[in-house]
Amino acid sequence: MATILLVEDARELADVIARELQTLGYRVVHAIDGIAALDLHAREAPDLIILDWMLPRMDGLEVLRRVRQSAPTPVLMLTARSEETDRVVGLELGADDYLTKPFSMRELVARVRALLRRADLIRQTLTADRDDAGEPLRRGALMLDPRAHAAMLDDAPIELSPTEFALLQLLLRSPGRAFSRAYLLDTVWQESYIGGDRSVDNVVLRLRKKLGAVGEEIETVWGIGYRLRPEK
Amino acid sequence: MATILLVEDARELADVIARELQTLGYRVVHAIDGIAALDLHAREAPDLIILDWMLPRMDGLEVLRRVRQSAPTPVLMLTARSEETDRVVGLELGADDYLTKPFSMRELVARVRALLRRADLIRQTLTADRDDAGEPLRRGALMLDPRAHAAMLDDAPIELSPTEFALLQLLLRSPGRAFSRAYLLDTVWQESYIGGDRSVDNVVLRLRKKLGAVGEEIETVWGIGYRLRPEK
DNA sequence: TCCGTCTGTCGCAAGATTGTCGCAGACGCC
DNA sequence: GGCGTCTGCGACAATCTTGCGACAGACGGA
Repeated sequence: MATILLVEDARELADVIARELQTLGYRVVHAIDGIAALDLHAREAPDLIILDWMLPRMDGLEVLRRVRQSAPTPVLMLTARSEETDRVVGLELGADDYLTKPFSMRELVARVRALLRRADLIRQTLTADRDDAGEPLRRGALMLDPRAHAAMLDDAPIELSPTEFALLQLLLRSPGRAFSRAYLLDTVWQESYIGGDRSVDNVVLRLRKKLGAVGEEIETVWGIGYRLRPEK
Repeated sequence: MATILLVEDARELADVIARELQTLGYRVVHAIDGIAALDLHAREAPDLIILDWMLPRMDGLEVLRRVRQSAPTPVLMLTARSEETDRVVGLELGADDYLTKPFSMRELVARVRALLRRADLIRQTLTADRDDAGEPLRRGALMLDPRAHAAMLDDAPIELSPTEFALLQLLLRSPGRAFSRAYLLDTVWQESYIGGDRSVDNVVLRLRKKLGAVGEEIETVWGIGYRLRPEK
C-alpha cells in the first residue's frame, strides 16, 4: 500500500489528515518541519507528498525545490493563501496539485487518489515501454495482444483473468527461461502478493486448461517453478 | 524514446519542465530563443515541440509558422495570455494544443503524452485515419463527427454529453485496444479528474444504453477497463 | 429563481477471480 | 523400492470487480 509523506506543522490538522488517510489504508509518515521532511523523503521514498506552504525551519517552497532535484514524487501543496501569484510559483516549481485552506477531507482524499493514480499510470506506462509491450506475442496457435489485453487461440478469443494474462505474458516473453515461484509472485503479483506458492500452481493449472496444446508446453521445473518449453 | 524540443526563455521554468519530462524518459532539447529553436528543430527533428509564445529574437508565432512550412511536428503552445483571440490565432496557425500559464505539471505531462500518442497513432496508421480529430468516425450504424460534435445512429441524431462523446471518440479511434480506467480518467477527464473509477463505469453504462447494438460492442476487460470489440 | 442537463457518488446485487485446503500422485535421492 | 518432498487438481469460500438504479450537487439557460 502507498506511503504518503505528510508535512504539516499544525498538529491538530496533521492528526486529522493522517487519521483519515490511514483509515483509507495508506501508510502515513509525518514530518513537522522542512528539514525533517527532506530527511524522511530520502529515507522513506514516499509515493506522494502532502506539503504545507508555511513551515518552521524551511518553507514548503524550498522543500519542494529540493525534492524536485532528486525525485519526481508527486506533490500536493497546501496553503492558506489563495493569491494567484503563489499558485503560479508553486505550480511552476513543479507542484502537481494545489489545495487552499480551508478544504474538505473529501476534496483532499479525492486529489490524493487522483495523484496516486496518475503516478501509478506513469509507472506502468514506463515499464510497459521498457518491456516493449504492445507487440503481439505468438506461440503456435496462441496469440496474445497486450495492447488489446486479449488472447486468441486458433483464431477464437479466449478469456484470461488479469493474473493469468500477466503470467502468460511473462512466460511468452522468455520462452525456455525458468521462473521460480518467488520470482513470479514478485513480478506478476507485485507487492500485493499475499499468496503462497500454491497460488502460482493454480494459475498455471488454469492456464494449462485454457490453452490446450500450448498449455502442455508450460513445463514444471521440479523444485524451482515453471517455464515455457523453448521453441523448436 | 521521443525527443522533445522545449522553447522557453524563462530559465527556471524551463528547468522544471525539462527535469520532469526527463524523469519520464523523454529526451529534452532546450532552445532559449526563436532562432535557436528553428536551428534545433532542423537538426534534431523532434517528435514534439513545446513552444513559449513570448521569446527573444523571434516570437513563438513566427517560429510556429516557419516550422509548419517544413514539418508536421506537433506543437504545444505555452502562453501567459488567455485571451480568446490569441488562442484562435495559435490554433489556426497549426498549434496542436495550447496551455495557459500558470499550468500544473500534471496538465503539461498529460498533454505532452496525448500529443505524442496521437502523433504516434497517426504515424502507425497511414491509412484512412490520416486526420487528427476532424474526420468522422464510423462504426456500424454509428457515425460520430468530431468537428460538428454530433453523433448519428441509424441516420437519426442522438444526444451525447461531452464526456460521453470524448470517451466514445477515444474508443472509436482505436478499436480493439483496451483502455484502463486510469488511462481514461487521464485522457478524457484531463484536468478535472476528481472522479473515481465508478465515474468511468457510469459513462460507459450511459453510452451502452444510448448506442444500442453498437453499445454492446463496448466490452468490459475484467480487472482492466474497457475496449471496443475489434471489427471483424 | 426555477428547471433541465450533466456528472460524480453511493449502495447493493451479481458475477468473476483468486487463495486455501486436502489428497492423490509424481519425483528425487539413497 | 522406500520415503520425504513437491506438484496436480478439484472444490470452496473470501474477496474483488462490475452493472446499474437512485440521488444530489453543479452549472447554465430561460
